Amino acid sequence: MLTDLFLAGRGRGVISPEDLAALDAIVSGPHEVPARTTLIRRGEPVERSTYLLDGYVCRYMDDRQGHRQLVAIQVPGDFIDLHAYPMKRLDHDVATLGPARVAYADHRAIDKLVRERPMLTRMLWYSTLLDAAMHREWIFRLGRLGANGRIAHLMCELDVRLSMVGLSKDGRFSLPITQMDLAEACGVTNVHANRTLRALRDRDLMTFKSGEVVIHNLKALAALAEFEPEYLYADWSVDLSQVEG
Amino acid sequence: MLTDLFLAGRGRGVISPEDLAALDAIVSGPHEVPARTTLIRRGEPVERSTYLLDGYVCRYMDDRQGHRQLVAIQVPGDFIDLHAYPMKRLDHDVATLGPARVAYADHRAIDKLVRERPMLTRMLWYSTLLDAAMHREWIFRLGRLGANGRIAHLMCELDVRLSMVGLSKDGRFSLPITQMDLAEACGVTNVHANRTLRALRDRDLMTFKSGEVVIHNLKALAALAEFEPEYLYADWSVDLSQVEG
DNA sequence: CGCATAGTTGAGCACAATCAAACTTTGTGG
DNA sequence: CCACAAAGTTTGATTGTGCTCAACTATGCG
Repeated sequence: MLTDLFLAGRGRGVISPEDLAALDAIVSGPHEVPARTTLIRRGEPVERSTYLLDGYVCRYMDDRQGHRQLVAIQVPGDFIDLHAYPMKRLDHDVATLGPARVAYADHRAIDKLVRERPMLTRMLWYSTLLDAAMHREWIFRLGRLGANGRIAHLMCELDVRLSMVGLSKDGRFSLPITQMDLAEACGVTNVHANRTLRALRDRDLMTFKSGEVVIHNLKALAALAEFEPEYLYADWSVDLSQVEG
Repeated sequence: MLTDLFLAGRGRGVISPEDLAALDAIVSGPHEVPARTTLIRRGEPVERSTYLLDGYVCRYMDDRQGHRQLVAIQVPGDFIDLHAYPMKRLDHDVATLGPARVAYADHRAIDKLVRERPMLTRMLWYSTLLDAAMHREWIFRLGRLGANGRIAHLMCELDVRLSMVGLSKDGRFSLPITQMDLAEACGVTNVHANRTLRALRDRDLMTFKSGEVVIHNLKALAALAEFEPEYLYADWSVDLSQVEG
């Protein structure tokens, strides 16, 4: 099914097979989207929502000088802009980072699910609130951590999230973004992101090179990041012992 | 009604009178809560949600040294922790700033609304996504603005939100918090928040003194803050001309 | 090969943190 | 109403983190 990864590791298990089938029935895809492509521009009316099958998508806002601030990075299994369903328009832009594969769900079809399937509705609602929880952690990251901690924290988050959908193994995952993207997610300049990455590499914590992340010492990285994964609401069965140790 | 301010100026109009009555019927209050009181601690199971009638409530997370980072400030009319309904526990703490009056809605009662009232459900969902939209803007604030802009931006946001519930008039509103609270919301030290407030006062932009905010030059303040109020999803009828001019 | 994009390094500067101390306001009990 | 304590605000001096600007190197692609 297209939606096989939806809420994987995060409460998917409580959704009934009928509800899962109903959800899968309303998404159409896959559709290929090239790298660096804008999917949705802020303010435009939105009548469908986008489910990410493969690749990475970011949500961002521009400041007055045109500098981007990423506010979210979406990974496969995420309903990127399901919040557009109740809101009808978005307050930010959405774009692919690398090449991606997506599927679409019309809001009219979601209306039907909401009318007929309260439990599924609750889980769709829940999935949008997971994004909000990550937003809050990003606020913490920017408000309380220095550059080292910010980058370390983002990498810890991505490691856990990608693990839940089977895309990170032993602290290794693909992340086809530039240092500039990383800087824009962490509220630092690309120059400083570069120096920070070198510092993390020199301390044998992690490496980020040509779109590949290797975490060498997750425990130390998580300590530096003050990373506590509860906000990701992983199922108890998901192994976080490496981080929490 | 207790819930008279719910979504005031932000789509309340599309909720039917029956739905409004049904919502009002499940909240019980008012309950008085003293200043500086913890309402919910992170991780604890939550079985009811809290609606703010009067006063200010903050949501926050602590770093390893015990320093707080505020991730949200709630104003009257906000359903503070409605996101706990789908999530069942919170990833952050919730506490009053000044003294507050609240009402409670049991999650079992919300279950019933969700089963019977799809349109109201959608609006409840929507209200939690307004919080997410504000979170995103806070990320932008911390990631892209300096101390001046951060404080200016927060004040602009509060002015608009309080205007929607009738608590800000002509750029004047009560904000019974300390400079320390303000600093914790903006990711700066209290010392620097103090210096920044003086700078804003010296430039005749705004004054914050003994819990009272007076905005002297909203246009210039909003410009400094790069404040664009669309993310607050105000009804078209709400007057934002002072800001957008 | 030539160009464009991304990454790397250095020097100087600016903003904000830290530390420390004085001062002011607020609230309380005598 | 005053004395006192506690909390909050203000100021100064110093340090440090991260930004700016600029040059240079790698990498990949037509």
